[in-house]
Amino acid sequence: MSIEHSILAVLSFGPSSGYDIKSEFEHEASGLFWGASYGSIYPKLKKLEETGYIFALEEEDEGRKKKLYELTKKGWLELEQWLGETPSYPIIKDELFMKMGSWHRDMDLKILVNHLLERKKQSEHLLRFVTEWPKNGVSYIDQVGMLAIQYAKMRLETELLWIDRTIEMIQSGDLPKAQDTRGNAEKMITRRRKTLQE
Amino acid sequence: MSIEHSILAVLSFGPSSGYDIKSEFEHEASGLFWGASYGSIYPKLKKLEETGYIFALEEEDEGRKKKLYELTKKGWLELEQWLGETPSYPIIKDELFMKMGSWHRDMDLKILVNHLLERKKQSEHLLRFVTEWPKNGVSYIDQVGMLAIQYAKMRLETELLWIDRTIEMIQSGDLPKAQDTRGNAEKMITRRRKTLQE
DNA sequence: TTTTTTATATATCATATTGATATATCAGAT
DNA sequence: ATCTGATATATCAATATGATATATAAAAAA
Repeated sequence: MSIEHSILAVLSFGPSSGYDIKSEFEHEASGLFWGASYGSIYPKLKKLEETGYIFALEEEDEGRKKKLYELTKKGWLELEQWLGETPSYPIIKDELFMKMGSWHRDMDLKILVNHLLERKKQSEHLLRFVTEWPKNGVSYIDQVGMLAIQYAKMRLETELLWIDRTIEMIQSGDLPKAQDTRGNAEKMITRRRKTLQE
Repeated sequence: MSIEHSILAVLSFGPSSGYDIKSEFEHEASGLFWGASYGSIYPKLKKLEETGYIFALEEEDEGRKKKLYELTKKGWLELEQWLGETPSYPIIKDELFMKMGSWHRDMDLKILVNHLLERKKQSEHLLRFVTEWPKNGVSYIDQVGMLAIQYAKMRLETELLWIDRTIEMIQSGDLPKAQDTRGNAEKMITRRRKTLQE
């Protein structure tokens, strides 16, 4: 029931439509921590309305017509209930590290450096965004939310530091030792060569 | 086609069964970056075999019977092809930060401190695991993989540092200023109080 | 001014994925 | 001898994604 709760969380800041919620999740800073697709947002909104956690505002027909939802008392209580539960440990899907984990000895390191430079560009952009937060039209974020932003900054700065160091290490040929408790390195290289020559 | 590739990546280190692959993904260190369920692993193995990326070894009937798969030449080429493609930017689902983002002014900060302490415990455990890597029966990880491990360490150290600082800030009442470009704080508090008193 | 493009807005659906559960076997403990 | 827990595969309902369809308002271009 986590997408539901993140929808309640967005609505706690003020009336929003399904589209608004999606934008909020795509908002690069929120995207650092969360996300959901239209295909889940709209059905969930209906479900949350049926259960009485939220209600739709009468649409004032000024400009574009959209359906704004707001939290009910029940919705607020549910949100606060959820906030009190111990958060589950984060789930991360990171292709860069997955790829690095299966980078074999004689594969081209220039390609890896390109991946790292690309990642650097993206993370720098995100860091700039997070740092210049108030300029980005975000109307309101409370003190505790700011603590989360501080973490996002630190994390990105650490990542950028690691990228620079790593590129240097690769280019100077100063790589860390492989962990090879059972002398598998040689076996693996020959196995791979053999397969590729078949 | 990303789960498929991460399966190929695991197989590149040696013959594995579906169960082995799942264990590898659950292996706390791999779990830092990736994961997949049995419900996707076994069907994908079948599919990969049909397509000719992997093949099943004749099961030697010593001890427990399991089906070990290995990469074909086509599988190796596909893996290397994938490794060369620019990795997509990481997707993170982090309930702690989602919750912090919707922590409202008058909610109990002691609960938040508990969340942070719980997170600290888990991240310390993971850091210990990553640091003591070679002791954990991992047979082989190559140089580039070690660079990824170094990043995992730095990230966790940064997180722990942030947690300590953050708890201190909360307990000393020294919280950062809210971002409130349109004076929404007051409006939000009264709106919430009103709803909860209905 | 008219046309085109882009952003807003909701909805749907095939496909992918999870999480849970079922089933069975083997190794080690009681 | 029996029980428990780890190994191993498989399946499936429920959930979620990603893509696409549709429509309108606003902005830009012609």
